[in-house]
Amino acid sequence: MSTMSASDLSSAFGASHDHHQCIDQALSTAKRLCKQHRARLTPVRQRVLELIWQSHKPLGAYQILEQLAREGFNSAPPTVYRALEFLLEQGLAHRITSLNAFVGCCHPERHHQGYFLLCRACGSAQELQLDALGQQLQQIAAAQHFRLEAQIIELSGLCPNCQTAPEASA
Amino acid sequence: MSTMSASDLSSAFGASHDHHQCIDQALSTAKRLCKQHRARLTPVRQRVLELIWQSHKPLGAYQILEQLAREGFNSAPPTVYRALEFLLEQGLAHRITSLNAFVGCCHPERHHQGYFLLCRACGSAQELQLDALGQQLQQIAAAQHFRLEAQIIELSGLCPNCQTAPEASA
DNA sequence: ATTGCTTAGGTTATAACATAACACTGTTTG
DNA sequence: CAAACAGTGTTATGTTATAACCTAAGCAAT
Repeated sequence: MSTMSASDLSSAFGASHDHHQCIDQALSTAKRLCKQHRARLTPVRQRVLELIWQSHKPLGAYQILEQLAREGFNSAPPTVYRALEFLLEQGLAHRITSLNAFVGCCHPERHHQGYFLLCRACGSAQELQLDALGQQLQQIAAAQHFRLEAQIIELSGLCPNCQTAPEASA
Repeated sequence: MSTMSASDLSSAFGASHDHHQCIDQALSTAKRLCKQHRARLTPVRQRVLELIWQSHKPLGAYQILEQLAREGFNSAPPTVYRALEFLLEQGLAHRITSLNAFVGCCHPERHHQGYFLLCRACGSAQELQLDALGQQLQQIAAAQHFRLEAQIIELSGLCPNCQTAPEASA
């Protein structure tokens, strides 16, 4: 166990951080990666990426849709789901299965599975960097002769803020 | 890592096992536990439990519903969802979030989180006993001052059978 | 047995999440 | 330019889950 550590530096739960910086950085990284991969970060796709980066709270497809509609984008469900599919493929976003929601990926450079702490009170998600865990799970699967392709690790409970101040809406 | 092992004896993927025995045992354990806990294993609830034990493949709520309908049970969605909720509360079933489906719990005596290997080809689910993993995750959460309440661990890929014979329907 | 409480189930409607299918447009490339 | 393809628009529908309100069944105390 001592081989593992949760080394995410910018905790979503800790002291509040400059979130605009989060978004800006995510966006410029996204642009760079898309250029590299000859993928087109079109207006809708970029806007959806911005929206899921507005906070560290995973956003449902229909919430995104609503916002797009307000902004005059076309907005039928396929629009959003297509954009999300693109972002997932490019590794720019993660899907949070247990919430049917989507969140920006903190480390899109590295291809990886997303591991999350999810606060049930304030709804925020913190992505964890747990490389050793991924390898452990690979080994567990291998021991069963199972070819592991994807991992869903979602840990839910109460974040530090919400243990004392329930339902905070940071 | 050597502290962990996947010790489930009756692999869902290994040599085929006597599945009737699975069901029978699950059912009698369920009856015993419900009696202990003064919970009522009513006909619908029991039947739903039997259905999700029919195979090691997680079953969707509407698949269950369909089967109940065929058998003359009342069957509107709430019927099934209530029964499933009961079974989950009693620890007799697990929900597989990534499949929106439900499966019988192999070890209802012990209160625990379900950890699963899910084959994307044949749809079967194997529950893993990974006590050490649960503790690790607790520690990871604790390091972030996060109060962990629930864990979703779903590992998907190809089971041993389906690596050679895709789409088997055991 | 009668009352009253509590749990379970019936019923209708609808909310929430996701995709199929097909048409149209714009971009790229030979 | 034409062909091929990627992206988007649009309509409709499929799939999963719950709200709300009502009825019935079990059960405990008198």
